[in-house]
Amino acid sequence: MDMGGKPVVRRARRFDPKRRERILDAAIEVIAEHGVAGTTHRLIARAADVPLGSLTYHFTGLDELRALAFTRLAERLSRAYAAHFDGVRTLDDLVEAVTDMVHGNVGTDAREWAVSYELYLAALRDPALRTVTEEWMRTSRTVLERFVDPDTARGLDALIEGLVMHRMLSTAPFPRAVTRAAVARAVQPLPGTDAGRTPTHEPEGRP
Amino acid sequence: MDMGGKPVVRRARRFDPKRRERILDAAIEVIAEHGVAGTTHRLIARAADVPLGSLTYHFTGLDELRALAFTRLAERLSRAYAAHFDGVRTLDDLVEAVTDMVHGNVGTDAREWAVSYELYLAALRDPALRTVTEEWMRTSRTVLERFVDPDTARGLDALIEGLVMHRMLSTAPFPRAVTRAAVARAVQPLPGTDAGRTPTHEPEGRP
DNA sequence: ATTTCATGTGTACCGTTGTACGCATGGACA
DNA sequence: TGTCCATGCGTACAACGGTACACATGAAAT
Repeated sequence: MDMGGKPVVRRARRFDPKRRERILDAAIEVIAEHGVAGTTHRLIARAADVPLGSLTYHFTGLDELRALAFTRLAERLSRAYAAHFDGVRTLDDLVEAVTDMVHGNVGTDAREWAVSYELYLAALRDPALRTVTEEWMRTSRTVLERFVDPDTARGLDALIEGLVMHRMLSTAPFPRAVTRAAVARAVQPLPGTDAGRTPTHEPEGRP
Repeated sequence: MDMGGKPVVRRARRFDPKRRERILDAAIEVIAEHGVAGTTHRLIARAADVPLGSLTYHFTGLDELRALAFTRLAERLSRAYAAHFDGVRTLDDLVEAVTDMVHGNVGTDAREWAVSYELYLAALRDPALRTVTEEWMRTSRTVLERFVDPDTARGLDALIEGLVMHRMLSTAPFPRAVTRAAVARAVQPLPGTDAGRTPTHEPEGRP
């Protein structure tokens, strides 16, 4: 007969390699949804479909978990960023590619951009994250330097950042033409100086 | 004789108009220091030198308090922003003024910029804050439109945002010359189109 | 087949936080 | 001067979150 005691439905143990990675992905997801502020062990655990204790087993604490999640995100973004500029040959291609990126016609979701801002802000306070942002910014600039000189790349990189952010925040429509014009100017040689000199558009390779 | 009972040192009541405003300023301070995530009633109370209960008396909850603090900040930033461009007459002045702003040679502290990014991020999730960001971005663009056409202003505004952010995050030195060159290009007319046409530099006034 | 231990699972504990609430007091106004 | 209520003050409480930990189990090594 049923004794009325709780069944204690202990979930069957699972053979689950990849769990670590899945947790990190879930963490990124949760951060995207709730922000760093609203990110908790329990939320991540539910998103990753693992018990709470699993998190403290695989990671020393929430700090480490966050840092690793951000690192993973940065690597993913770096790859997507580089890939996005693969077909670019001319300066016009570049302008178009950047415009596409800003307007989201690209693999990288608006969601993921939001998380990267979470990363920036977190890095402002947590020195451990500075490495990650530093590396990610270096990567993006390096990609751009395949097409323009380093100084121009810096400016262009900053412009992209600002454009994406404004587009995410602004409810008013953001015409493509405006973006394209801004980008075009950023890569335009500056008359009267040689700061805008472009090294022609050879991807790389030495003579 | 001393009965050993706790003295119960109830602080004297204070006559304290302005308390509301002081709390809001304290909140901004705390957000700057600890981020939105680390901002609590108790931290704000300590910073404002008021008892905990005072916060729930003056504000319905932490949400309202945050929103009002951000609003106050945005107004302050708007004034500082406008004031910074007061003396600008020529396009060269503008380039110089923007460069100064990016490099922090201006009233607005790096601290305050950081808080404004907290605001951006918070606004991404909290629709109530969208009004604030919307207004603040409109203001900054309006200021720039005193010197350049609206489309150029949009691009320049985004560029400023990105430059400030990169400078805050980057540990590597960020040469003024690079910033100035980027800004100069952003306000430069784009050859071959009339997108860069400037309405000369008359502040305002109709014929 | 046996052992082992890395990995998996559930839960308890303790500090922190948001918020409610009871009581105090002295400017403001009659 | 007397009253009153807006404002000030301290504390309680319930919820939540990070982390520790005791126990389970099965893949791999022997």
